[in-house]
Amino acid sequence: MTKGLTKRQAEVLEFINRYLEEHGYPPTVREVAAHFGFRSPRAAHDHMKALQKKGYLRVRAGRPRAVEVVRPRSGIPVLGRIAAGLPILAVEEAEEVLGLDPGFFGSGRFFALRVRGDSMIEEHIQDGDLVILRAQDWARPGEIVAVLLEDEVTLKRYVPRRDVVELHPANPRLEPIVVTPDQAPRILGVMRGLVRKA
Amino acid sequence: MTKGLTKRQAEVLEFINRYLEEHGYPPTVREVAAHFGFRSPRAAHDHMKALQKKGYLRVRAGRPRAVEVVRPRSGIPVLGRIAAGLPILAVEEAEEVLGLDPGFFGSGRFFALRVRGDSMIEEHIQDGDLVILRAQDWARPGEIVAVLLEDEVTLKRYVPRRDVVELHPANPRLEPIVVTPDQAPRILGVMRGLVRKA
DNA sequence: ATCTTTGGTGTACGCACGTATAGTATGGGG
DNA sequence: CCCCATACTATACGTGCGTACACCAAAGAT
Repeated sequence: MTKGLTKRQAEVLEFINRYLEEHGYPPTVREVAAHFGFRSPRAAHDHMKALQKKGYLRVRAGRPRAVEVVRPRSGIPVLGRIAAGLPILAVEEAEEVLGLDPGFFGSGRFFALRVRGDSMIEEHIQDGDLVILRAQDWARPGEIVAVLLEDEVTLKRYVPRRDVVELHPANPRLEPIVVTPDQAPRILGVMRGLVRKA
Repeated sequence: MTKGLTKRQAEVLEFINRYLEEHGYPPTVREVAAHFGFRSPRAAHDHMKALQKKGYLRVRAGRPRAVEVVRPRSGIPVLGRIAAGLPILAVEEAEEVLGLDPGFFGSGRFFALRVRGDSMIEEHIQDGDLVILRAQDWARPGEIVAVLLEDEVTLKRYVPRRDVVELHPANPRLEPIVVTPDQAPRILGVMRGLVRKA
């Protein structure tokens, strides 16, 4: 919940972000108040002041509609460290954010994963590439998925068989991983795109 | 020059865009006036009205700082049709714009090129990929460049030899193109990244 | 020769907007 | 227990801001 914010504050921040994306400019204090049904602009103003004090907004005093959202306008979070067995998928908490218009790869929540090694080289995914994935816990046969294997996130092709689930690397020198459905690793998302730098 | 706009109007539009990127919210009429040294807000207001009439801005009447830039906030133009021997590299004129934060791939002007065929498959660039290029008319040896060959844009590795320039595909089934420096095709840009969808 | 477009100056109106003052209610921590 | 943070209502002040009115000047186009 964007850490350190109250529920209301998070809601206000989210509204400002949505408004910004929709209109191209931020809302006024009174527009925020109107959206939440506040009968006094003071209520909205207080929340925005709190958000500023906590570092989420920068407001130019006295100037109408002069609200800058400091943290992410939007973007795709790059999968960072894995805390308590689960990786961080929220944009707000991500260490690195890919400045790419979400929605470009379709609808849904997305995250990115930096590829290490050449286990997917036959799919033309090379070391250092950022793979874009839609966050979901299921996959269709043949799709490339990010799965959680022993506290590590890896990219594999998802191949369900009659009794087992196979996870295929795209590299002739590597063997598929075979698991029974009950011990199947958790699917974090399916591949929807790729970004390569340099 | 963003087509159909006077020089001043283009300057105003560009300023608004820059201001927006810098602050996260649009400038007021008076801020525009101040930037250009206008002694009356009227001058700036007129230009913004003209820009609105021509479809480049959407302004909410009476509301301070409520200016929406209709055309590209920013982005990377996807190389479209080739007019009069030269492709369109301007964001403003591009048919398709990649909603990707420029600056992600470094500094400079960028454009994108949709790859057809698998002539660069050994570089793990496959059919349908969008290659991101920095616009420049020179290249270092070994860099992947977009060149203009007979009214068509193609991607090749740039290999200058003693007396000739070689353009290598990354596919063993295809032969390099060899040209003398004087008849060398025009370089449009060098590869800096790649975006793959689905 | 006149009209339109472009690019300005100067002044002024009126209201939308940020913000201040004052007050109510709730809930958690020392 | 009191105190502070949270979350509001109600009213009001001052002004930044969009915009209108009036006017000037140069450059094309008709």
